[in-house]
Amino acid sequence: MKNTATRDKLIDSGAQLISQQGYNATGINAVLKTCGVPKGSFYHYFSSKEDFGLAVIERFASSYDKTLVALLEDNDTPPLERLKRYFAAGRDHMHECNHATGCLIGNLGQELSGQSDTFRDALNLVFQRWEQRFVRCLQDAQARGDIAPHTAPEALASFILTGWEGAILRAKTLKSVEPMEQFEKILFQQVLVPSS
Amino acid sequence: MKNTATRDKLIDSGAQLISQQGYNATGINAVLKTCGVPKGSFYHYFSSKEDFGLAVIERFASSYDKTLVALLEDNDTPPLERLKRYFAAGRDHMHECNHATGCLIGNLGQELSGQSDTFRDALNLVFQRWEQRFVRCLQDAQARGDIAPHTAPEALASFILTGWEGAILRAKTLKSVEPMEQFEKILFQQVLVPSS
DNA sequence: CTTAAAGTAGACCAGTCAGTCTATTGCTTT
DNA sequence: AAAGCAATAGACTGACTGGTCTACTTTAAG
Repeated sequence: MKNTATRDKLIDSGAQLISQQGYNATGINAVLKTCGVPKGSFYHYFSSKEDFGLAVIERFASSYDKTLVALLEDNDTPPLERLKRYFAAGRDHMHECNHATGCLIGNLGQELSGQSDTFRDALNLVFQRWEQRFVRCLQDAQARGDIAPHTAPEALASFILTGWEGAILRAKTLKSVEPMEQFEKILFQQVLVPSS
Repeated sequence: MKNTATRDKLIDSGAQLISQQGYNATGINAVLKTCGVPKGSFYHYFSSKEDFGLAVIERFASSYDKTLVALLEDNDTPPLERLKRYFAAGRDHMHECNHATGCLIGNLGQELSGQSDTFRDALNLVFQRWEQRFVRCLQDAQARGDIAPHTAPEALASFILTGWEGAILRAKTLKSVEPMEQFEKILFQQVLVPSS
């Protein structure tokens, strides 16, 4: 397994199609067609569709983690400002995909976590890593006194991730980023404040 | 179309299976098998699978709306207490379904709103009706001075629905209601408060 | 008693699904 | 040059998909 170009093409096409249509609605043949790879190659690199799906998740997560680090651990920017940039990036992405795609991990979490424990575990791990990035950013904010110290950063991180994923879902059905803006506004007005 | 018993059986089985597995993963034959109805009857009552799916949504929404009214418009109970009961009911349901089902409308919103505008519109309408129920409850709370008057109830309702749907999603992938509890806790500690 | 419609019943259709199989190509190592 | 493996290539399989079709039974109306 030296040549990874074909494997990469498969994963890229798969990520795109699965983002748009979901896992179950995306057939292997459709993936092959969009990237012009024969079926023999697919089953050379992946043992099954599930194996392929997990690879798509893994790739997306590790790629997304890089942008997350760049946004949330940029020490030249105040922590709350970093969070705002993260939210703005999410809104931009929502516009770019015409409010259709949203968050791949969130989509698959909704679709597959009741269907397969393997997928559920993989997706859960990604969520937990994201939460950890938030925790660190919130710790910085507490250290600077930008937000009150009385709520654990872990609790806040869970609250933020949870609310943001919900806002993405709502934005998809509404075809508007308004719920995302609404969430952010109240979050910074009432939750991420110096003191209560 | 006088005899609705068969139609009802189909919708009930469909709702159950779609809740568990999603729309795309639920075949018509599987629905027929679980309620022992032949295919001829199915296409007698529904013109297509999409038609059937919309009927399932409609039925679920109108049935769920009744429990929503009972919880959120119970004038013998303080408005914030009504909300707490609503959240508690959601957590109970999550336990009952072994953290696998969650919210049918949320599931379908995630799975189908990028796939079909018909479904998206139908689901969006349901969400908006729910939001309206929250708005009324929050108005009551503001009138009593239980929460600050400076934030529009519509904005708060959107925030709550959004966050709750996200918490359900997170609870599914985590197989624990902890994110739901976390969301509720911070919501009542920081957002739904008399004054800021 | 007749007749039409509502509803039941399931065999059947073309198309698609994930996955298998065999054959062939291209590269690398000896 | 020969052997051996990685990778390409796509025809093919059985199971299953949503949907159609015809035949039959029940119910209600005139």
